[in-house]
Amino acid sequence: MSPRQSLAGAQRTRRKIIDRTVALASTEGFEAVTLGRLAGDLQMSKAGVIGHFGTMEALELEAVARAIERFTDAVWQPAADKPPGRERLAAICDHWVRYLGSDAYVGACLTSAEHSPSSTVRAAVAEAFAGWRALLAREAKAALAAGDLPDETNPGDLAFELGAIALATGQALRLGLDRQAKARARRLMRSALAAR
Amino acid sequence: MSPRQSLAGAQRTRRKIIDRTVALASTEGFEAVTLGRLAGDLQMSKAGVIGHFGTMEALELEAVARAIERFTDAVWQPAADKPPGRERLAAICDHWVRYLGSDAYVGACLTSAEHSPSSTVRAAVAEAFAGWRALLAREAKAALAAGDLPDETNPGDLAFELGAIALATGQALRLGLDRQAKARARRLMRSALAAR
DNA sequence: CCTACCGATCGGTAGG
DNA sequence: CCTACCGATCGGTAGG
Repeated sequence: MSPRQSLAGAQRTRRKIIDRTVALASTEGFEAVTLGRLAGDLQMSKAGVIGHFGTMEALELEAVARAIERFTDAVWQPAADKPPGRERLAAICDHWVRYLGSDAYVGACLTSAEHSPSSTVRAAVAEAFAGWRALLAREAKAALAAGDLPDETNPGDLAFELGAIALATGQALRLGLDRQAKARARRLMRSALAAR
Repeated sequence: MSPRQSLAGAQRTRRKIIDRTVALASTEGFEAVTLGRLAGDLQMSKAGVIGHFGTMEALELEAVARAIERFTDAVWQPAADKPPGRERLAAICDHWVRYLGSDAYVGACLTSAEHSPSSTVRAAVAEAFAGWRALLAREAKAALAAGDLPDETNPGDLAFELGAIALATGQALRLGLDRQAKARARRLMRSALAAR
């Protein structure tokens, strides 16, 4: 570890810092992410950590972006090749529930960032949730047009409901509220996608 | 304001501190609640504030209890006189959605406490959510026994779903995600209580 | 990437 | 209930 690293080396370090931030924020919330804590975990000086980002707010923003990327990779990507509509929606729900229970789950990172003192961070989180909900609503609309959902289905409501189930499942798993949470999520999502 | 107040005066002060904590935690999260901030807001010394509780953790626990009390007063109490079952469940949902959009709403206080460094605080929050969900499940069971819900209804799933909708609605209102959130919540809760 | 340092603020205590 | 103070830690900077 030389004091002046190569560009590639610096980028590797940078990535390590972001990944550690996401991991910490996911289990303990962003309140637990401090310069001192990161430096200790990564065996670096505080200056070495913050030097890559300038401010903690900038690091937090990068961590939020990384968490969104992880979510997309785990939930959207595996379903993206399916035809739009009900089938893709079902695949999304399937991977979503799996993701919620996996070690890779970093959803708590985003829900904790909701309370960030930085309005920029809060806006990034809000946009992520809104964007994802919009995508779900588009899929619901496509499914509706294809006749795969009952005529009276409200695409926005359906998107809202799927998001609500996922949010509550994440909370239940984090707090240890309900060992059946994942099974409930699967049943409720399936039921939401079925006729009423 | 005498240095040594009467017992009644001290209790009034104590309550003011707790109420201010709940208010702060509801809008900015518990991370934003510090001794210095409370002292400034209440025009007291830090020692005067913390003296009533001993530690910040104890104050946080009282604030969580107070938030639960407020929720119960706003959502359960107005429905408590209804007969158990579907009618009471519907009344609860009605007041619940109203509460989510009201100034009195302190739900964010509880969701922010989920990430508390204190396991005691986290346990108190978990118990509150679990207890409320259990109450809802009991109501659903009563409604089912009375024939007010379809035979295939899973009371636990129904309770989970209602909680999920409320959680997502609170998030949407806080983050300004969806101006229709309250209307969606009403529709989705009503639909959950109807036949499938 | 480090050491050395900064002012500000944290929760909390002593003593009255 | 206050003043006065404590050690620890916060995010961040200077300089190399």
